[in-house]
Amino acid sequence: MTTPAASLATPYRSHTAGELRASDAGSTARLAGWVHRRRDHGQLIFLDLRDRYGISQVVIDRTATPEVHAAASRVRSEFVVSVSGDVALRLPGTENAKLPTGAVELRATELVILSESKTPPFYINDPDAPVDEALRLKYRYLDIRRQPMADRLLLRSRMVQAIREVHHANGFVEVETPTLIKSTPEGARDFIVPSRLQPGSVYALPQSPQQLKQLLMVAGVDRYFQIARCYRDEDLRGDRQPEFTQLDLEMSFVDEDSVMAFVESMAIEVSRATRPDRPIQEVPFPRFTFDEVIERFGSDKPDVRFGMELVDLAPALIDGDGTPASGFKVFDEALAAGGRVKAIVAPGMAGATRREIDELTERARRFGAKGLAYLALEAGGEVKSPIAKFLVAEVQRGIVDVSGAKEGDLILVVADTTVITADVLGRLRLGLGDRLGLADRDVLAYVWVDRFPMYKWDEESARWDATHNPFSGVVPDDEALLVTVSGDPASPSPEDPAGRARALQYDLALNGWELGGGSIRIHRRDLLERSFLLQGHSLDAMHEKFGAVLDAFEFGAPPHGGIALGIDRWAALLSGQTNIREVMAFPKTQSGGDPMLEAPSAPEAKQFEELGLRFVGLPPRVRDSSGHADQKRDEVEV
RNA sequence: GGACCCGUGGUGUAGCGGCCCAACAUGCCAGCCUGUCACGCUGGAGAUCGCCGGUUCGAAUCCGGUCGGGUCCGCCA
Repeated sequence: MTTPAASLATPYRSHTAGELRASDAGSTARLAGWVHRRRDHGQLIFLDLRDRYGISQVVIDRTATPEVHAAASRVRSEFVVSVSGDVALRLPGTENAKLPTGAVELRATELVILSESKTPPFYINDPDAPVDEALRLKYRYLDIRRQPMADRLLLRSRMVQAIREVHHANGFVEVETPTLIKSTPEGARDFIVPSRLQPGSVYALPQSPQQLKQLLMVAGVDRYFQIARCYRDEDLRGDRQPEFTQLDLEMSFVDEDSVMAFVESMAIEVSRATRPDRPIQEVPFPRFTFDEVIERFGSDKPDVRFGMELVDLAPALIDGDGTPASGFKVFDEALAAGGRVKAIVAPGMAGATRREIDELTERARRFGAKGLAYLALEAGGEVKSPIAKFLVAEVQRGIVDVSGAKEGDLILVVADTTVITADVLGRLRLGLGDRLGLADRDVLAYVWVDRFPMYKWDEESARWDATHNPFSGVVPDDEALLVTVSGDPASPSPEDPAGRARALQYDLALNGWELGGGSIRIHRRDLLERSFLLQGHSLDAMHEKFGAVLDAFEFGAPPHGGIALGIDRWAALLSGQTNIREVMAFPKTQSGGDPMLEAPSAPEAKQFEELGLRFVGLPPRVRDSSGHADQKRDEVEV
C-alpha cells in the first residue's frame, strides 16, 4: 500500500512499518503496529510488525537487551506494540527479498505492549486462507485487517477520490440530498421510516436521488454529482445489497452525446487511476443500440471481451419465396409463428460428450427454451446431429455456412420467440465463454447501449411500463409514436405505436455487468403528462407521486440529463471480484442482517409507543445461543 | 415466495450406518533452540459432529423439522 506524501510520524511512531530502507540504516526508529508473526529462537526473537503500510522485522537479542526479550516473550499474534531501536542492515545472506523493508531490521531497545489480543478466530496473517464468509462478517474488523480486504477498500477509496477530482475539474458541484424523503415510485420496494413528529406518516429512504437531482437542475445547479447512498427493500444477491452506493450525476443543456462523452472520459480516468495495469479494450467505448446487442449478444449488457455472437439461421432455412422449408418442424414452426431460429458456435466443442450436451440442454430449458438442437462439425466436414435426418443436405450445409462454424466446432441452435431465443443463447454464450476461458480477465471492456424501448407492455396491469426511468425522454423521431390505437392515452393496448418508441436512454456496461444507466429527461410538462398517462398514471396519481418535479417544471426547467452508476459493482469489477460484499466494509447477509452488529434487532417497547406502532401477526424473532428462534412477545407488545 | 448446496476441535478440511467418545493440517499452550522470515524440534490441551425430533440393536453418517450461511429463479436497475 502506498504511503501518502504527508508524514505519518506521531509520538507512537517515527516511521510506518512499510517505510524503512537500506538508506535508513544507522538511524533510530520507532514503529507501532500489530504483531504479524513471532519467531522465537531462544536467545533471539524475531517479530514481524505489521501496519497498513507494510511489514518490518524486529529483532530482540536476550544478551543485549534482557528486559526487552522478556517483554517480547509475552507477545503473541495480533498484539499491538510500539518498538524503538536501531535500524540496521541485516546480516549478509539474511536479507528478505520478498519484503520492501527486507534489507533492514529494527534492533529493539524498547518494546511496549499497547494492547493484547485473544487468538483471532481466523488467520489474519495468511491472505489465502479460506474463511467462512459468515465468520468474516461477524469479525469484519479482523477481516479488513487482512491484506485482500484492505487492498480492496483502498482501491475503492482511490476510485472515489478520482471520481471527485474529475467532476470538480469539469465544473460539477457536489450536493448532498436527504435520506429521509417521500416514497418515490422507482419500481422497487421502499424502506420505510415512521415519523414521530407526525404519527401515522412515514418517510422513505431514497432508492436513488432521481427527483432531487432534477430539481437541482431547475435550481440552476447545472452540473451536479453525488456519491449517494441508496436503499431498496428487495431480495438480495451477490451483486445486490439493501443499501448501496451510486455515483449520481446530472447535467443541464446537454444531449445524449454530451453526457456520454463526459461519463466516458471520467470512466477512463477512474480506470487508469485505480487499475493502470488493466487495459481498456476499446476507446472510445463501442456504442450499440439495444436492438443490436440483443440481436448479436442476446443481452442488454453484453460482454464483448469475446466473440461467439448469435447468428440468425433463417437465411439457411427458408426457400426461394421466403417460406420456412428446412424440413425440421421445430424450426419451421418457430419461423412461421414470427419467431427466430438462431445459433451460437462453440469453438472446438464438436467432441462434447453426451453428458456435456445434456447439461447444456438442461440449462437452455431452465432459461426458458423448449429444447436445444445441435450440430457437430467433425473433422473432414461431416455433420453429426440428431436432427440431421430431418434436414436436407442443402439446409445442413446452409446452417454451417451461415453460422461460420469450422471443423471441430459445435453449433447450438434455439428456435423460439425473439425474446426467448436471444435470452437463452445470450446466457449459454456467457456460460460457454466462461467455461472455454474466452474472455481475457485483465481487460476492461466498457460498452454503451442506447435506444432502449421507452415502454414494455405489462400483461398484469394491462399498461405500458417505463423500461427504465419514468422521466426518460423519447427519441425525437419517435415523438409521434407516443399515442394509442384507441386515441386515448389512458386506454393503452399492446398494439399501440408507443411500444415502438425508443428512449433517449443509455446504459454503460463493463465485462457483461450493467454499471448503470441514464437518460435525457423530459423537461416539458405536456410531453411528461402524455408519457405518464401511457404508463397508466392518472393525472391525480401523477401529482401525488411527482408533484414537486411537475410544479418545478412550471418555473423554467432547462433541458437536462444524467446517469447513475453503481459504485459497488464498479469497484468489484475493478478489483476482479464478482461479489459486491467484497468491496464493502460492512455488508449485509442475504437475509439482510449484519452478523457483527446483530442488526436488525427487536425494537424497544418505548420506541414503538412513541411512534404509535404495534406489531401485528408475527412478533420479531430473537435468537438465543443455540441458534434457535424464540418468540419474545413481551418485549414488543405495547 | 420457490429450487439447490453447505454447517464436524479456534480455523480449513476428512470421515457419510458399527472399525469414530472422530482423522489430518494449521492454530493454541509448555519446553528446547543466536539468524529466522509459513523458522525448527519435542510434548500437551482442545470438537459428542448447528439445534430439535425420528428411524435403527447402533447415527457425525439415514429421514423430517428448524436455525444460520451461500448460489440461482421470482423480485429488483
